[in-house]
Amino acid sequence: MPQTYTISDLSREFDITTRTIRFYEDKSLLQPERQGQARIYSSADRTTLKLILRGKRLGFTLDESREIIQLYTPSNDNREQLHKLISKIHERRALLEQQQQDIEIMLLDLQASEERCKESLIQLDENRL
Amino acid sequence: MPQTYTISDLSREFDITTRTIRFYEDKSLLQPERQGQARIYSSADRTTLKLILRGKRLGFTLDESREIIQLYTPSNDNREQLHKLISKIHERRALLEQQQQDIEIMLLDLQASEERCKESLIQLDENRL
DNA sequence: CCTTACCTTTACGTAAACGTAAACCTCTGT
DNA sequence: ACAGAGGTTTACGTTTACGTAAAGGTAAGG
Repeated sequence: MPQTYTISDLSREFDITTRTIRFYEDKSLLQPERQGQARIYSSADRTTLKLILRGKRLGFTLDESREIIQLYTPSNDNREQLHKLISKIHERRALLEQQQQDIEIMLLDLQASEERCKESLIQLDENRL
Repeated sequence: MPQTYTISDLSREFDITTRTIRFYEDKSLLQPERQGQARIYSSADRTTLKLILRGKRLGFTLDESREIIQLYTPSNDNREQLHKLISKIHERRALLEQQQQDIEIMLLDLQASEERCKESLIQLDENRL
Protein backbone atom coordinates (compact mmCIF):
# COMPACT_ATOMS: atom_id res chain seq x y z
CA MET A 1 0.00 0.00 0.00
CA PRO A 2 2.00 2.92 -1.23
CA GLN A 3 0.99 5.93 0.83
CA THR A 4 0.13 8.94 -1.31
CA TYR A 5 -0.84 12.55 -0.63
CA THR A 6 -2.68 15.37 -2.34
CA ILE A 7 -1.17 18.80 -2.49
CA SER A 8 -3.42 20.09 0.25
CA ASP A 9 -2.60 17.11 2.46
CA LEU A 10 1.01 18.23 2.43
CA SER A 11 0.19 21.91 2.70
CA ARG A 12 -1.81 21.21 5.84
CA GLU A 13 0.74 18.87 7.37
CA PHE A 14 3.62 21.28 6.95
CA ASP A 15 1.67 24.49 7.21
CA ILE A 16 2.71 25.92 3.87
CA THR A 17 0.61 27.05 0.93
CA THR A 18 -0.06 24.95 -2.13
CA ARG A 19 1.54 27.77 -4.08
CA THR A 20 4.76 27.06 -2.26
CA ILE A 21 4.63 23.36 -3.08
CA ARG A 22 3.99 24.06 -6.75
CA PHE A 23 6.81 26.55 -6.69
CA TYR A 24 9.20 23.87 -5.49
CA GLU A 25 8.07 21.71 -8.37
CA ASP A 26 8.69 24.60 -10.72
CA LYS A 27 12.23 24.71 -9.38
CA SER A 28 12.60 20.95 -9.95
CA LEU A 29 12.77 20.09 -6.28
CA LEU A 30 9.68 17.90 -6.49
CA GLN A 31 8.35 15.77 -9.36
CA PRO A 32 5.02 14.31 -8.27
CA GLU A 33 3.04 11.86 -10.35
CA ARG A 34 -0.18 12.95 -12.02
CA GLN A 35 -3.65 11.52 -11.90
CA GLY A 36 -5.12 13.20 -14.89
CA GLN A 37 -4.31 16.78 -14.12
CA ALA A 38 -4.02 16.51 -10.35
CA ARG A 39 -0.71 16.07 -8.57
CA ILE A 40 -0.22 12.97 -6.49
CA TYR A 41 2.68 12.84 -4.03
CA SER A 42 4.55 9.75 -2.83
CA SER A 43 6.09 9.40 0.62
CA ALA A 44 9.45 9.96 -1.06
CA ASP A 45 8.13 13.32 -2.26
CA ARG A 46 6.98 14.02 1.28
CA THR A 47 10.45 13.26 2.61
CA THR A 48 11.99 15.58 0.04
CA LEU A 49 9.64 18.30 1.16
CA LYS A 50 10.69 17.75 4.75
CA LEU A 51 14.31 18.12 3.73
CA ILE A 52 13.55 21.36 1.91
CA LEU A 53 11.84 22.79 4.97
CA ARG A 54 14.64 21.71 7.24
CA GLY A 55 17.03 23.48 4.90
CA LYS A 56 14.88 26.58 5.10
CA ARG A 57 15.05 26.57 8.89
CA LEU A 58 18.82 26.61 8.55
CA GLY A 59 18.73 29.50 6.11
CA PHE A 60 19.63 27.53 2.99
CA THR A 61 18.49 28.66 -0.42
CA LEU A 62 16.44 26.25 -2.48
CA ASP A 63 19.45 25.67 -4.71
CA GLU A 64 21.50 24.71 -1.68
CA SER A 65 18.79 22.39 -0.45
CA ARG A 66 18.61 20.80 -3.87
CA GLU A 67 22.32 20.14 -3.68
CA ILE A 68 22.10 18.68 -0.22
CA ILE A 69 19.26 16.40 -1.22
CA GLN A 70 21.34 15.18 -4.13
CA LEU A 71 24.13 14.46 -1.67
CA TYR A 72 21.79 12.09 0.13
CA THR A 73 20.99 10.07 -2.97
CA PRO A 74 24.29 9.35 -4.68
CA SER A 75 23.80 8.19 -8.26
CA ASN A 76 27.04 6.29 -7.85
CA ASP A 77 28.14 5.84 -11.41
CA ASN A 78 31.73 6.87 -11.81
CA ARG A 79 34.66 7.41 -9.54
CA GLU A 80 35.08 11.11 -10.27
CA GLN A 81 31.48 11.89 -9.38
CA LEU A 82 31.83 10.03 -6.11
CA HIS A 83 34.95 11.96 -5.16
CA LYS A 84 33.28 15.24 -5.99
CA LEU A 85 30.32 14.20 -3.87
CA ILE A 86 32.51 13.39 -0.91
CA SER A 87 34.27 16.72 -1.07
CA LYS A 88 30.95 18.52 -1.28
CA ILE A 89 29.82 16.61 1.77
CA HIS A 90 32.93 17.83 3.56
CA GLU A 91 32.27 21.43 2.55
CA ARG A 92 28.73 21.23 3.77
CA ARG A 93 29.78 19.65 7.01
CA ALA A 94 32.23 22.50 7.62
CA LEU A 95 29.45 25.03 7.11
CA LEU A 96 27.16 23.16 9.47
CA GLU A 97 29.87 23.06 12.11
CA GLN A 98 30.35 26.80 11.73
CA GLN A 99 26.62 27.18 12.31
CA GLN A 100 26.86 25.03 15.40
CA GLN A 101 29.51 27.34 16.80
CA ASP A 102 27.48 30.42 15.94
CA ILE A 103 24.47 28.97 17.69
CA GLU A 104 26.38 28.04 20.81
CA ILE A 105 27.86 31.50 21.16
CA MET A 106 24.49 33.08 20.53
CA LEU A 107 22.88 30.88 23.15
CA LEU A 108 25.50 31.96 25.66
CA ASP A 109 24.95 35.60 24.77
CA LEU A 110 21.21 35.19 25.19
CA GLN A 111 21.72 33.47 28.51
CA ALA A 112 23.87 36.35 29.75
CA SER A 113 21.34 38.81 28.48
CA GLU A 114 18.52 37.07 30.26
CA GLU A 115 20.44 37.19 33.49
CA ARG A 116 21.01 40.91 33.13
CA CYS A 117 17.29 41.31 32.63
CA LYS A 118 16.56 39.35 35.77
CA GLU A 119 19.11 41.42 37.67
CA SER A 120 17.37 44.56 36.54
CA LEU A 121 14.05 43.20 37.71
CA ILE A 122 15.50 42.46 41.11
CA GLN A 123 16.86 45.97 41.31
CA LEU A 124 13.44 47.36 40.51
CA ASP A 125 11.92 45.18 43.20
CA GLU A 126 14.38 46.34 45.81
CA ASN A 127 13.84 49.98 44.99
CA ARG A 128 10.14 49.50 45.51
CA LEU A 129 10.54 48.61 49.19
CA MET B 1 42.87 55.18 22.43
CA PRO B 2 39.45 54.41 21.04
CA GLN B 3 39.97 52.15 18.06
CA THR B 4 38.15 53.34 14.94
CA TYR B 5 37.69 52.02 11.43
CA THR B 6 36.93 53.32 7.98
CA ILE B 7 34.28 51.68 5.89
CA SER B 8 36.85 49.89 3.76
CA ASP B 9 38.69 48.66 6.83
CA LEU B 10 35.57 46.79 7.80
CA SER B 11 34.73 45.70 4.29
CA ARG B 12 38.18 44.14 3.98
CA GLU B 13 38.15 42.53 7.39
CA PHE B 14 34.77 40.85 6.89
CA ASP B 15 34.97 40.42 3.14
CA ILE B 16 31.81 42.32 2.31
CA THR B 17 31.29 45.32 0.07
CA THR B 18 31.05 48.90 1.31
CA ARG B 19 27.66 48.92 -0.33
CA THR B 20 26.57 46.25 2.09
CA ILE B 21 27.78 48.22 5.10
CA ARG B 22 26.02 51.37 3.95
CA PHE B 23 22.93 49.30 3.35
CA TYR B 24 22.95 48.14 6.96
CA GLU B 25 23.16 51.75 8.02
CA ASP B 26 20.22 52.53 5.78
CA LYS B 27 18.30 49.84 7.65
CA SER B 28 19.33 51.40 10.99
CA LEU B 29 21.53 48.50 12.01
CA LEU B 30 24.60 50.73 12.21
CA GLN B 31 24.94 54.40 13.13
CA PRO B 32 28.58 55.39 12.64
CA GLU B 33 29.97 58.79 13.54
CA ARG B 34 30.93 61.22 10.81
CA GLN B 35 34.13 63.06 10.16
CA GLY B 36 32.90 65.64 7.76
CA GLN B 37 31.16 63.47 5.24
CA ALA B 38 33.10 60.26 5.83
CA ARG B 39 31.84 57.50 8.08
CA ILE B 40 33.93 56.56 11.08
CA TYR B 41 33.17 53.31 12.88
CA SER B 42 33.79 52.50 16.54
CA SER B 43 34.66 49.05 17.85
CA ALA B 44 31.08 48.84 19.09
CA ASP B 45 29.96 49.31 15.48
CA ARG B 46 32.39 46.61 14.49
CA THR B 47 30.88 44.24 17.04
CA THR B 48 27.41 45.02 15.78
CA LEU B 49 28.56 44.17 12.27
CA LYS B 50 29.93 40.86 13.50
CA LEU B 51 26.58 40.08 15.06
CA ILE B 52 24.78 40.88 11.84
CA LEU B 53 27.06 38.57 9.86
CA ARG B 54 26.67 35.82 12.41
CA GLY B 55 22.94 36.21 12.06
CA LYS B 56 23.28 35.93 8.32
CA ARG B 57 25.18 32.68 8.61
CA LEU B 58 22.23 31.33 10.58
CA GLY B 59 19.76 32.50 7.98
CA PHE B 60 18.27 35.40 9.92
CA THR B 61 16.82 38.38 8.15
CA LEU B 62 18.25 41.79 8.97
CA ASP B 63 15.11 42.57 10.94
CA GLU B 64 15.63 39.46 13.02
CA SER B 65 19.26 40.31 13.61
CA ARG B 66 18.24 43.79 14.66
CA GLU B 67 15.90 42.27 17.21
CA ILE B 68 18.53 39.92 18.53
CA ILE B 69 21.05 42.71 18.88
CA GLN B 70 18.50 44.67 20.83
CA LEU B 71 18.07 41.65 23.08
CA TYR B 72 21.75 41.90 23.94
CA THR B 73 21.54 45.51 25.05
CA PRO B 74 18.54 45.75 27.37
CA SER B 75 17.50 49.34 27.89
CA ASN B 76 16.20 48.22 31.24
CA ASP B 77 13.71 50.90 32.05
CA ASN B 78 10.44 49.37 33.09
CA ARG B 79 9.26 46.04 34.32
CA GLU B 80 6.98 45.29 31.40
CA GLN B 81 9.75 45.81 28.85
CA LEU B 82 12.03 43.49 30.76
CA HIS B 83 9.44 40.75 30.85
CA LYS B 84 8.81 41.11 27.15
CA LEU B 85 12.53 40.91 26.53
CA ILE B 86 12.86 37.74 28.56
CA SER B 87 10.08 36.05 26.68
CA LYS B 88 11.60 37.06 23.37
CA ILE B 89 14.86 35.60 24.53
CA HIS B 90 13.04 32.35 25.27
CA GLU B 91 11.44 32.33 21.84
CA ARG B 92 14.75 32.89 20.16
CA ARG B 93 16.38 30.21 22.24
CA ALA B 94 13.72 27.73 21.17
CA LEU B 95 14.40 28.52 17.51
CA LEU B 96 18.12 28.11 18.00
CA GLU B 97 17.61 24.77 19.69
CA GLN B 98 15.46 23.67 16.77
CA GLN B 99 18.33 24.63 14.48
CA GLN B 100 20.72 22.63 16.60
CA GLN B 101 18.55 19.56 16.15
CA ASP B 102 18.27 20.14 12.42
CA ILE B 103 22.01 20.42 12.13
CA GLU B 104 22.68 17.28 14.12
CA ILE B 105 20.32 15.22 11.99
CA MET B 106 21.75 16.68 8.83
CA LEU B 107 25.28 15.88 9.96
CA LEU B 108 24.25 12.28 10.59
CA ASP B 109 22.62 12.09 7.17
CA LEU B 110 25.73 13.46 5.54
CA GLN B 111 27.86 10.99 7.45
CA ALA B 112 25.74 8.11 6.23
CA SER B 113 25.84 9.47 2.73
CA GLU B 114 29.60 9.74 2.77
CA GLU B 115 29.85 6.15 3.87
CA ARG B 116 27.63 5.01 1.02
CA CYS B 117 29.93 6.91 -1.35
CA LYS B 118 32.97 5.18 0.08
CA GLU B 119 31.24 1.84 -0.20
CA SER B 120 30.56 2.51 -3.85
CA LEU B 121 34.18 3.39 -4.42
CA ILE B 122 35.25 0.14 -2.84
CA GLN B 123 32.86 -1.75 -5.08
CA LEU B 124 34.33 -0.06 -8.12
CA ASP B 125 37.80 -0.98 -6.98
CA GLU B 126 36.86 -4.60 -6.52
CA ASN B 127 35.27 -4.83 -9.92
CA ARG B 128 38.44 -3.54 -11.47
CA LEU B 129 40.47 -6.51 -10.36
C1' DC C 1 48.06 70.65 -11.76
C1' DC C 2 46.88 65.99 -12.42
C1' DT C 3 46.25 61.40 -11.22
C1' DT C 4 45.10 57.99 -7.89
C1' DA C 5 42.68 56.32 -4.21
C1' DC C 6 39.58 56.89 -1.19
C1' DC C 7 35.01 58.52 0.23
C1' DT C 8 30.00 60.21 -0.71
C1' DT C 9 24.78 60.25 -2.48
C1' DT C 10 21.07 58.92 -5.58
C1' DA C 11 18.80 55.69 -8.01
C1' DC C 12 17.59 52.04 -11.04
C1' DG C 13 18.33 46.81 -11.54
C1' DT C 14 18.14 42.00 -9.90
C1' DA C 15 17.63 37.25 -7.87
C1' DA C 16 15.07 34.49 -4.62
C1' DA C 17 10.88 32.95 -2.77
C1' DC C 18 6.93 33.20 -2.79
C1' DG C 19 1.76 36.11 -2.67
C1' DT C 20 -2.20 37.09 -5.15
C1' DA C 21 -5.55 37.34 -8.63
C1' DA C 22 -7.87 35.64 -12.83
C1' DA C 23 -9.94 32.14 -15.24
C1' DC C 24 -10.67 27.61 -15.67
C1' DC C 25 -11.70 22.17 -14.79
C1' DT C 26 -13.92 18.40 -11.96
C1' DC C 27 -16.06 15.97 -8.52
C1' DT C 28 -19.50 15.62 -4.61
C1' DG C 29 -23.56 16.48 -2.18
C1' DT C 30 -28.50 18.40 -2.13
C1' DA D 1 -29.04 21.45 -12.05
C1' DC D 2 -26.14 23.93 -9.34
C1' DA D 3 -23.30 25.41 -5.50
C1' DG D 4 -19.08 24.48 -3.14
C1' DA D 5 -14.71 22.50 -2.31
C1' DG D 6 -10.99 21.06 -4.20
C1' DG D 7 -7.74 20.96 -8.13
C1' DT D 8 -5.24 23.44 -12.33
C1' DT D 9 -2.36 27.16 -15.24
C1' DT D 10 -0.68 31.78 -16.27
C1' DA D 11 1.10 35.85 -14.96
C1' DC D 12 1.94 40.06 -12.67
C1' DG D 13 3.21 41.95 -7.84
C1' DT D 14 6.15 42.12 -3.56
C1' DT D 15 9.86 41.86 -0.14
C1' DT D 16 14.66 41.27 1.06
C1' DA D 17 19.34 42.15 0.35
C1' DC D 18 22.05 43.82 -1.92
C1' DG D 19 24.64 44.93 -7.19
C1' DT D 20 25.79 48.36 -10.26
C1' DA D 21 26.29 52.48 -12.45
C1' DA D 22 26.36 57.72 -12.44
C1' DA D 23 28.23 61.78 -10.75
C1' DG D 24 30.83 63.93 -7.74
C1' DG D 25 33.74 65.62 -3.10
C1' DT D 26 38.59 65.20 -0.72
C1' DA D 27 43.31 64.37 0.50
C1' DA D 28 48.03 62.57 -0.77
C1' DG D 29 51.81 62.07 -3.94
C1' DG D 30 54.62 63.08 -8.27
